[in-house]
Amino acid sequence: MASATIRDVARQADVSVASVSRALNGHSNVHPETRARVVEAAKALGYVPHAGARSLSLARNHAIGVVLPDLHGEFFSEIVRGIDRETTARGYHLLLSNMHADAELAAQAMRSMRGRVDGLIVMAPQLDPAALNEALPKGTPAVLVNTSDGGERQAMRVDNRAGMETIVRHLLFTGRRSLVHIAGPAGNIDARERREAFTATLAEHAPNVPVRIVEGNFREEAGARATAALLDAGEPVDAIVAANDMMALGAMNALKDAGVVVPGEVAVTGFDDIPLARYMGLTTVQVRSADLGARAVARLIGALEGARDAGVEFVTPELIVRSTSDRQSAA
Amino acid sequence: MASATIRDVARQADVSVASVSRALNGHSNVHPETRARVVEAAKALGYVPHAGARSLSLARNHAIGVVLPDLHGEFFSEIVRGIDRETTARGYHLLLSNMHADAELAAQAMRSMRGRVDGLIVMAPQLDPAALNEALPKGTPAVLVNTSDGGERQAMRVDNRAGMETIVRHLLFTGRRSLVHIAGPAGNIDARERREAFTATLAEHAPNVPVRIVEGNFREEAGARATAALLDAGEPVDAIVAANDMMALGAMNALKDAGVVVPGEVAVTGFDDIPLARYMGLTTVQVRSADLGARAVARLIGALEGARDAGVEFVTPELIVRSTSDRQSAA
DNA sequence: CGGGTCCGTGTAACCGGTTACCTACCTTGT
DNA sequence: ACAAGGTAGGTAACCGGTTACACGGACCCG
Repeated sequence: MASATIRDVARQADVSVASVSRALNGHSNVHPETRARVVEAAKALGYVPHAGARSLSLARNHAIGVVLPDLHGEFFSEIVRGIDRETTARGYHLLLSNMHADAELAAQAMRSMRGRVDGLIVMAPQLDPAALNEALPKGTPAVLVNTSDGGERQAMRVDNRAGMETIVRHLLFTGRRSLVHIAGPAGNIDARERREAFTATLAEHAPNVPVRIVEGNFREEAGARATAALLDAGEPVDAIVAANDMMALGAMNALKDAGVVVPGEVAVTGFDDIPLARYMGLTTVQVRSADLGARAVARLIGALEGARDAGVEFVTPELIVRSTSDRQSAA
Repeated sequence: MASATIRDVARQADVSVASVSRALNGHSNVHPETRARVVEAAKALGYVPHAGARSLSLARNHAIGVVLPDLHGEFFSEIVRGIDRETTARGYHLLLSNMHADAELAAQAMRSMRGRVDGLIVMAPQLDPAALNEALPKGTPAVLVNTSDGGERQAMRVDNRAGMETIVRHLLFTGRRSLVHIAGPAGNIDARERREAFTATLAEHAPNVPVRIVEGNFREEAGARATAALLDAGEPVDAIVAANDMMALGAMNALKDAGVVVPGEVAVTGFDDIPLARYMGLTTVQVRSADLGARAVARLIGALEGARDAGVEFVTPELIVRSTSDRQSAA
């Protein structure tokens, strides 16, 4: 019942295990006839090499691990899609580890991958650099994605400042003067940078527009709640600048419920360009998330195979104007 | 530089490797003081057990593999999300293997997981049972999801007939009389069942309504193209019954482009209830995809841990009426 | 014809854990 | 005082591969 091992094949083909290994791995110093006998024996027994044993002796897994906080939400799904695409293309396996709220759990997850993977891709936007460096296994190469980096490590980051600046300037250019930013969760690096860029861009390009920010957490309900609260308070608003697309969608729902016309009375913008955004006509900045993931894999595997390559690589998002903000009516 | 091994820990604590193993795995016959010395030594060296070596000697990986045809599309994303949730909750690891168009590649992928995983979850709706049984590794337990099964295997299936029947009856009940089905790709088991159920339901409940079917492939563009072609041909249509949500969305776009009012002139329905469907107000049947994946994992791990459990388990989808079909105006 | 090469193959050590089995010692009962 | 039983811990085999090294035979050369 148990699967055939290399020794079974050796016995069947009447050679040693060494020859079987050499024959099946395409080494050159095997007599053609011997190789044929081995191949035939392997086929007859339905032999499949045991990847675990192979990894142990080669000290190489041909697998990479992905640690991420939450598979929920299209943003992470997209990144994982890109990671998967590139991993498969390069003949590696992908080990997924998900939902690690706090640093201790994340460390746990990363440790449990030792001996299973050759390298890690870590997404932990909510972890501070110290905790992260503590948690990262010493011997394992890692690429950080959207994560405050400890400096020297390989990392991929979204240029949040550039993205937010294009959004705010677009809104100002189309005549909006009462902008409100719905921020992401405190402690999240992307949220923090977007928030700072919102403030900075207004200060630079429209010093007379007040900086108004309400708190959110990247989830749809938060966008809806924050927007409803704004409307209830009767505050003047002509543009809602959400820190991500999901909150922007929540905002759109709240505005619709309140009978506010988008984009006529209020413009809405998001961040990320998740697939949903296209369907909902949401103006946003496009972060090519799948490419971000794919690029992280490419760099990681490059490093595994000996490339010298460190430091942060930024991807610059691009403004996508859709129907939740009008393109005309400059100030 | 290389990570510490159990022998390093043994030397450091001045005991044998057996005691280290016993101490760290919580066996009972270890003197408390010895255990303390071992734990301290392990911490001092930053020792992390090598999962690969552990798996080899235990013949147990605590990991399951997922083979699926295409991570693209929200339907599969949802299933993977559910799989991941349950896998993590039970303390297992998840190995992902994606995009296997033909039987040979799929077999390849499954083979390459031997020695890495304890069991498999296989989604291959496009494979015929013979090829599948050929490809499935002999020794490895597997749960099939939305896949023509070879009979005795564990499997999860969507009750496509029941789902399609509720949709067609809903449309008939709300007065539609010119239904067109946009079918999924030939060879896909779900597509075939939905198509057959469309035909059967009309034959049973509205024998005078002609059965009209156009070909599609589950992709958005196919839905759009098929719909545009129907409109161009000037055929009478008051309901488009797509075989999945993505094609329904394509149909909606084509209708909008043509200035046809939904649901006033034409109703549109989908199948799956992907997250997008809620945003787009699409009437569909809800397949709790995430739960489907989670349930598959639960059964697989159950079987790994000795449970006797075989055969097909169906999940019954539920009709969700939204704004692309009206709920009033019975015939 | 002896010595050096090259080729094909087998033997056994090794990767890093787990654990069956054995030993040494310490109790405990009679 | 001694046999029996229990406890703690060491030795080495094993999981299933890979590969350094050794070895024997064929071939070539001077």
